[in-house]
Amino acid sequence: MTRWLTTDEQETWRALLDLNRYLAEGTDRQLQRDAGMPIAYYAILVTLSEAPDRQMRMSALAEAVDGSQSRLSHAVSRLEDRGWVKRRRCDSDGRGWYAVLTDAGFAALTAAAPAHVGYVREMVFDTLTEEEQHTLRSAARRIVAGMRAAEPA
Amino acid sequence: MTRWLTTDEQETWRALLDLNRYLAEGTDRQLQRDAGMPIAYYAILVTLSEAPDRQMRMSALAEAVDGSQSRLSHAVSRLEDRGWVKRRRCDSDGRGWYAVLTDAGFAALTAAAPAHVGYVREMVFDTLTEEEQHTLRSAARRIVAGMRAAEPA
DNA sequence: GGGTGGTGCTTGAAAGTTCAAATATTCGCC
DNA sequence: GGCGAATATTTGAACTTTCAAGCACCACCC
Repeated sequence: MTRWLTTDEQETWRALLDLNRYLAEGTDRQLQRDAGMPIAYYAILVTLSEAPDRQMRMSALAEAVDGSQSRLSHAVSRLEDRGWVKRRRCDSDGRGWYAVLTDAGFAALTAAAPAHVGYVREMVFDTLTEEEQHTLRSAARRIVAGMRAAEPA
Repeated sequence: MTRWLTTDEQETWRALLDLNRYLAEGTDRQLQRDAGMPIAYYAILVTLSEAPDRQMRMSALAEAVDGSQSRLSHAVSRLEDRGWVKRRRCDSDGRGWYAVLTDAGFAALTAAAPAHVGYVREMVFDTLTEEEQHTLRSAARRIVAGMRAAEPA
């Protein structure tokens, strides 16, 4: 019944899991060390910094950044504690909230970015040919699209 | 100073982060739903099941499965609570311990595997050409090798 | 205009992870 | 043969994530 993986596929799967793990842990450790924030916070700051007026509805931010409302809500609470983000009520819909990047938050992002980008460049892009990079990208996108279609959460 | 990412590279990086996230969350959710265990536990059971006598030193298991001794120690404690793994002292080195897969643990693994493999096959391998798969694998391995070299923790 | 259901977001508790410090045992050395 | 350094593993506290309620507000409908 079950269509098991071939040895070949198993090795690819293992390589992908390893990539996953190293990427996640390496970038997280780097940011924690150099900027004192986990990568989840960094992603929030980046996303907000690119948004118009540096603000976004909580739900849109959750979608852009990780997909879980609850996780985002907790994270924004802690970013508020640090003074990097503020919440602001939405005028047109009383249920909604905006997360707004503060100047301090923007400054923290500006301080963190160079080391982070340097790390990513060194670890990922310096070791890939351009062709590999593009293959990787299209394969990754196709897999993600399939998973989104399967679980439209 | 900082060698920023090109737009092209930024898009690849975003795609990789998304892949990372969806793969981790999707597989975790699937296993949690179908087998009541997080993927970290599954990886431990798989690794033990492939080891001689279905047992391994804690440190070797940590290296094979995730890299953190402490995380493994906590995880094995919970697997012991479920009766899926047992600890056994190492005769030749009193500091060392073996993690041993129990029959119940093997049974849990056997029950969980088909749905998990089916999910992986459907989400990942059914959408990749053989060439993409191989490109992905070698790129992933090269990146991981570079990261291991940089941080030999 | 007051239920009824749905949407946007938060909260609290449980589970998992991380980091640093603690414990226990071996090894080398004098 | 006993002292100090190194190794294998665990522990506890702090933090993050997840899951399942919960609260607040909108919108529809009679």
